[in-house]
Amino acid sequence: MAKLLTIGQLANHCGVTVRAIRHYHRVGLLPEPVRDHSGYRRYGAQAVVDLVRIKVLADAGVPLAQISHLLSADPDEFGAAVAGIDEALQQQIIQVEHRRQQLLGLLAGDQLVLPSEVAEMLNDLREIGVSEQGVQIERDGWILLAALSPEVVPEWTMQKRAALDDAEFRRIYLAYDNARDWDPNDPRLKALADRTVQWTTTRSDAAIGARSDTSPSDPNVMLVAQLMDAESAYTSPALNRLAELCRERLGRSARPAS
Amino acid sequence: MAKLLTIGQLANHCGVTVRAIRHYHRVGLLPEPVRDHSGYRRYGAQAVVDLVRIKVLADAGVPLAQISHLLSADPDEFGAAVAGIDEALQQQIIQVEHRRQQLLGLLAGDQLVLPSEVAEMLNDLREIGVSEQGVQIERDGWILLAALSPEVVPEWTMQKRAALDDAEFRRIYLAYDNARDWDPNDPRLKALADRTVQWTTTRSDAAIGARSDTSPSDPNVMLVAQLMDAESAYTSPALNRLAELCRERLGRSARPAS
DNA sequence: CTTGACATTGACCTCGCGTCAGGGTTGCAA
DNA sequence: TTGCAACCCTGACGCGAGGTCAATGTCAAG
Repeated sequence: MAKLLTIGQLANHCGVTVRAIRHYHRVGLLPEPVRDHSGYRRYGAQAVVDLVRIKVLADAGVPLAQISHLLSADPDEFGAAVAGIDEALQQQIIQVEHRRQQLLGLLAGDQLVLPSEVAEMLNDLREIGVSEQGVQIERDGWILLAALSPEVVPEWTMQKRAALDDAEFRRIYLAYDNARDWDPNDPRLKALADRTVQWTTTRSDAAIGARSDTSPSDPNVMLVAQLMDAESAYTSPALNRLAELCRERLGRSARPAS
Repeated sequence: MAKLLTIGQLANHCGVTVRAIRHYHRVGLLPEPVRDHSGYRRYGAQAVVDLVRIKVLADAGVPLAQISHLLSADPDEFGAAVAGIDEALQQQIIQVEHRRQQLLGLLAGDQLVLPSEVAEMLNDLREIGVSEQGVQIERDGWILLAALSPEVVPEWTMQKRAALDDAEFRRIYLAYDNARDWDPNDPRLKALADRTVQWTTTRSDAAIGARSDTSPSDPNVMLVAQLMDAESAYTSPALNRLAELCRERLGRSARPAS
């Protein structure tokens, strides 16, 4: 007897589901086979061959519509297509490796969400003794900056790290960090504003004297300092007041916050 | 100014689409941010952090429903989950490599659709001089056999290859291959039936004398011969007639085809 | 003051099947 | 003989993760 396969036997043998085979029939990917006297589909050897090809291609990620096109292609065309698919699989492997890296990066703090040089700078801040809240505020500022103007980040980071090499700047920075929780009328704010302005002007002169190649480097010293309180100014009345005091002392050489 | 991001800026910076972000809002994966005066969504730094985490996990294949669960998990739980996801990715790589093998197998004939020993046997047939049509018919028979009773394939293949070591069997087999196109009344069919029956009986005796450990080995010699024309009998009147003649000569020791 | 890029909501489309409903068929054991 | 479990049939709806289209509102710049 010409023993033919039922849909279940075919599915089982080829490692697909019955439902998948019927789906392939509906979309015209696999031809409908003969039916037996009670309407059951009966499959011959060619169906096994076809289905194996379909399954391998589908597992490789080829869309069904494209598979039906491939099955009716001549061997040369088919070989070329297979080569292309194989290349796509190789690239997929590379992608997955990359995703593994990213995934493991999730376990390691802010690296993923910030350029590495900024992450390093934040670590410098922590080592200097900046409060965790202060570091967080800096981080948020840099995240937004990186989203809005990624091109300025490397330059600004360099400037900031250069400033942090200066002991006086570090002291001022830590003072700002502490000042966040002060009363806006605290008398120490005036002294801190004086110190800030003094450091800024001497630093600005030094920068101009040192090199004139990077033309906007001297206002950047200011901007770097401002970045520090750009965000926190909205959550800290004391730092808000402090910024105002600095602006008074600098006249309109620093433009007002809009 | 507390510069916040529009949905497009956020999407761009994080490498996702605007539509995806809105989708995450709908399914509660990412909290809806504040709106500006004209109803636009405005995102802060935390949204960037959240979205990056979502994207990395989603790219790693984690379902969104599970991601929302993960984002509110404690670090230990999160670390364990990440380890699990990473393992899944590693297995995915192995799978893809396997699929590459299968894919390349498509270019190399029947290996994928048949156990290797059967494929080798088919190559033996080609070398002996069997017509391409004859090989195809054999192949189709073995495909169906492998689908219906895979467990008998290794044994039957061994039997067949053993028979093919016999010069007389090879001659008979080639004669069958030629006879496929004969007229069913061709007088040569009788002679061929005689030869078949004679070979079968002597071979059967020899097999019984040689070893009695594999109990059903002597009827199998018959079955192996029958397999050869099991399929072709339906497409070749001459082979059909030939099978009938063999049955006459063997009496009812071979059961009738139902 | 218009133009083009961007934002809003909402409804339907895609792919590759899974799942359920509501039946008919087959084969084997009690 | 009669279960009854295990198949098979068609047809319709569901899902995940967004994409696409429509109709409308808003922003920035020449």
